[in-house]
Amino acid sequence: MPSTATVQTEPPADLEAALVAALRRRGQRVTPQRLAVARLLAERREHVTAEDVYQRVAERLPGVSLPTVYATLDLLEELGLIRRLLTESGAVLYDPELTEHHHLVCAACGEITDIEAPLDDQHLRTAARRQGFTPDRSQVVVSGLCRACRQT
Amino acid sequence: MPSTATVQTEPPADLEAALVAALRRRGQRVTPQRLAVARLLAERREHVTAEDVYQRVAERLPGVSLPTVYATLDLLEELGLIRRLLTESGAVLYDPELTEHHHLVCAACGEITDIEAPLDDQHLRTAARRQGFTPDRSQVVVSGLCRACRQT
DNA sequence: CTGGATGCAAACTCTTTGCATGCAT
DNA sequence: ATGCATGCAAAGAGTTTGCATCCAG
Repeated sequence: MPSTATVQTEPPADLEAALVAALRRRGQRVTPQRLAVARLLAERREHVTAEDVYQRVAERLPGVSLPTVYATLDLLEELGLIRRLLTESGAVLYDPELTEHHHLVCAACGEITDIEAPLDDQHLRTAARRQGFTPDRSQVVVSGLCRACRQT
Repeated sequence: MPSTATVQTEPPADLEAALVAALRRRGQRVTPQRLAVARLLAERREHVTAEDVYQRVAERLPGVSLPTVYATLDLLEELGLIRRLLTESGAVLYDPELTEHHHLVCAACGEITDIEAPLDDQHLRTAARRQGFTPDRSQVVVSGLCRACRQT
């Protein structure tokens, strides 16, 4: 995923529309399943697992299958409309928030929260180039304790 | 950054000794399997998968089992002697390097390299505290293209 | 001795695949 | 009409668990 991702960021609310546009552009089908997945992600705007998506989409569209949900999530990620995250515990989450942000992970309960703050990664990017690497984007995970776990 | 991890950082070469000390302290057994795993990690000093460890340890200690390798890796991680990493593709790697460092991940081939550069995460940590979180450490993953993949 | 660690095999979870049917275009 | 997307079921990868045996302390 090249430079584009950071440049053409779309408002999350347009995720459904962006998907439809991308599908037409690519000559792929606009199906109820795909729309339902996109809508759900746009509404929730938080990290969800494939299983979450499946459960919730199934409420509105009985009969969707988990493989279809995975396929659609893959598609959305390929289109750069959502982002795939990995927790410390190895679980896969999908994040419909496209604006640059980072994550807090609680070492005790595993909860993941967005963190809104700029990152100064100049030194890292410079060092990366020095090592022959062409940096695209930086993702930070800050681990620690959430408020609830801190008190126990 | 709390305390322990940064303060009592041991040279990787002492990983075996550190394990033995920790085992005795906790009244756990010093077994050939555990020693072999520790020694291998100390020697390689790079990211390895559980399978890697299993294969290589088995060369010296025929009969080790994969579950034992996993158990030992979990133990080492719990003791803070190695670190668990997750790649974008979901694979789990174990990193015997304890000094603070970050990672470069090639978006094309998935290769992971260490990056040696300081991180200015002041803003992130402050923001984390403002959100009620007690930050411990920050881990950065810079994605981009490695030298080889860039040329294709 | 004695309980914790091991090896084996099987279970488990999450994700992907193959194939026949069906629907968007 | 055409063939891509779907649903189902089953396979697959990676990790964990249960249990009898064994060995470090």
